[in-house]
Amino acid sequence: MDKLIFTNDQLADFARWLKVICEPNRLLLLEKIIDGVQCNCELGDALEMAPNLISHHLSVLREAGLIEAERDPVDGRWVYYSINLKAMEDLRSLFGDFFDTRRIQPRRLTCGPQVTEEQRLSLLRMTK
Amino acid sequence: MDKLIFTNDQLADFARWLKVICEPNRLLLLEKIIDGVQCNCELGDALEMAPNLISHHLSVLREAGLIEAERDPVDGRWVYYSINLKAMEDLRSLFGDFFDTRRIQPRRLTCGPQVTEEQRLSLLRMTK
DNA sequence: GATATAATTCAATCATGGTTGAAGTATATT
DNA sequence: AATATACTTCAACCATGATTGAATTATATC
Repeated sequence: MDKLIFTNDQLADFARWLKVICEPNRLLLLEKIIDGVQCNCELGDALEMAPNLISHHLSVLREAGLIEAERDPVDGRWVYYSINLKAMEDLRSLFGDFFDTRRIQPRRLTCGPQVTEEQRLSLLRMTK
Repeated sequence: MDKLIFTNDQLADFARWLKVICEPNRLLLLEKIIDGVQCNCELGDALEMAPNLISHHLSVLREAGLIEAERDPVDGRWVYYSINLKAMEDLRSLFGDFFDTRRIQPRRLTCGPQVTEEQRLSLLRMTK
């Protein structure tokens, strides 16, 4: 575990990643690309989505760095999309760090009823 | 690794989780709760957010099952929020499974230029 | 150059949900 | 019951981004 506390900038960055992948159609696209289906029309057939909508979402994923595009060397009309391994690993790692249960701290006593902890334990005993 | 392929239902579920946490203010709230800050006014002070906005976002997190609420036993006006450990672990695990690079498959040859693989390798050699 | 195919981009429309301000509820003290 | 404190809910407004339909671009063949 590398990160104990995340800065606001890191959280904003994390949120940007999450915004990209939380869209249901984009998650479906990612799943298909991970599973080996890769060009716009294959993806469109598999997911019953229009080509322009596919392009739009793929563009968002590409700009986020999660996927890469490559034209077919024989016929450049075909564009194949693949996962960016490094980005996928980074994101998985970031997520794992953020949701690492070892990070959980006990409640901070900066607020709450105006009694001391000792008094409070006494009161608790009395109520039981 | 438990999951090789995710169903559409599982992906829709995953997207719902991600929608909840991708909102920047909710991520900030999660970070504070993980770090031990727990009541509405503490969170509000820490993040400079109005009480009603805090309540709204906490409600979304609670309905998703990621956090739990508990009233102070001495003075019930205070409500403390804590992370739901199980949910956090489930989500971390789900994310780890989905973005596991071992799931990546080679491209499926259901589309692309109308040449055989052998012809295509020949063409590649010729272009080099 | 004309035509075709695969994919992308543009911009208007629409859906979703965050934010805001007001009102309401829960809990406490006197 | 009146008043106070902590928190929640409501609903209108607003921001964001997905979707749609049209247009454009990239690549190919003849």
